[in-house]
Amino acid sequence: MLGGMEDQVTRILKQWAAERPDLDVSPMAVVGRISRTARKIDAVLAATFARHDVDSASFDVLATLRRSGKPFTLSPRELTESAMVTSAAIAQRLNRLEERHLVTRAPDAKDGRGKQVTLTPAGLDLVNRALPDHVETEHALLAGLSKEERGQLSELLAKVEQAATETRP
Amino acid sequence: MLGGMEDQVTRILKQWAAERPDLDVSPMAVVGRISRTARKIDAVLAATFARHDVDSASFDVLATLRRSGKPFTLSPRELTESAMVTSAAIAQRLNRLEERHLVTRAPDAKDGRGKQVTLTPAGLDLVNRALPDHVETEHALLAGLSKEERGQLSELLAKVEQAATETRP
DNA sequence: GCTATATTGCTAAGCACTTAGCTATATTGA
DNA sequence: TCAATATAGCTAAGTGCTTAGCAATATAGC
Repeated sequence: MLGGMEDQVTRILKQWAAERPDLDVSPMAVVGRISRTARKIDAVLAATFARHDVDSASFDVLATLRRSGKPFTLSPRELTESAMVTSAAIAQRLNRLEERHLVTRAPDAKDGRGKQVTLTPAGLDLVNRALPDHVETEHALLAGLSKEERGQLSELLAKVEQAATETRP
Repeated sequence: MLGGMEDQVTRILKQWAAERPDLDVSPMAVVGRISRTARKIDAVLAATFARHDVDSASFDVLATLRRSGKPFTLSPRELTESAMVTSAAIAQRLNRLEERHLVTRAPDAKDGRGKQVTLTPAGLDLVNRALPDHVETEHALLAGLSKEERGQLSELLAKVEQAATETRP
């Protein structure tokens, strides 16, 4: 434990050590920090998106369509699988995006149940303009980490993510 | 990049490389994985809490009171500062907890504006019973990481968290 | 071929958060 | 001293998610 920082996570651990010395609460240091870091990152990214008049959820949909390549079309099902939310949430996001004329919904000729969601020129323009700003924000967040450290961080998180996926009830 | 895994994050990076080769989107690998890991962890922890008839938000309040030590009393203000939510959210959490008789709200004798939130015996009992299960779940999430790796992960995340905190608009 | 089941996309209702703004009390400073 | 400002706690309204459940279409099994 280098750099004896007395931050929030450290303080919580000390409290538990005093109150429940029978429990090994050391995992809280890592798990708690993942959660806290993610929330702070969300706030920073949201500020960037706000400068481009979108929220994170809307940008997520627009970016998913954008990176799928021409003709920038995906089904609500595919968008649901990409985002980590329910199909109902995607339907509501699409309602908002359609209302703002950033995407269109058309019937799928090959599947009578399906729809085809496509970026409008305005939607494409928005995501193209916001993307460099967004990427720059993410660069700033990681500016303090070397290339090697970023790789380490990714791999360590991947292990935890896999454990979380397998622990599913 | 060891272990050429073809997971969600990797696929997204490949798509961007094809669509926007002018942008260095490599930070997405790390930032995206922090977010995804945090959400999956939340789901796993929520399942544990559900077995004890609480949600994560309620447990967070109960645990904060518990680890503050006897007499298990804090002000709404202190609870707000500990949780990463607004004071309005804490007020509503306390409404729910008070309704379930897991905490009490009393006036603060030393500050006419303040309140004193205290664990009831039922609240203390609940958190004492849920805590070992919760800690065990967190251990399981980190089972794949050595002690050294956990330390590394914490430190790397702390750097990102600090960058996020300083990037506040 | 036709019935049973699965899939797709959606709306409705409920929930926990947010922002905005209120009241009551405490603190500051002219 | 006492007016101006700050702080504590709260409610109300709005937002974006969830679960539940719908109709329409596709697929599987007999």
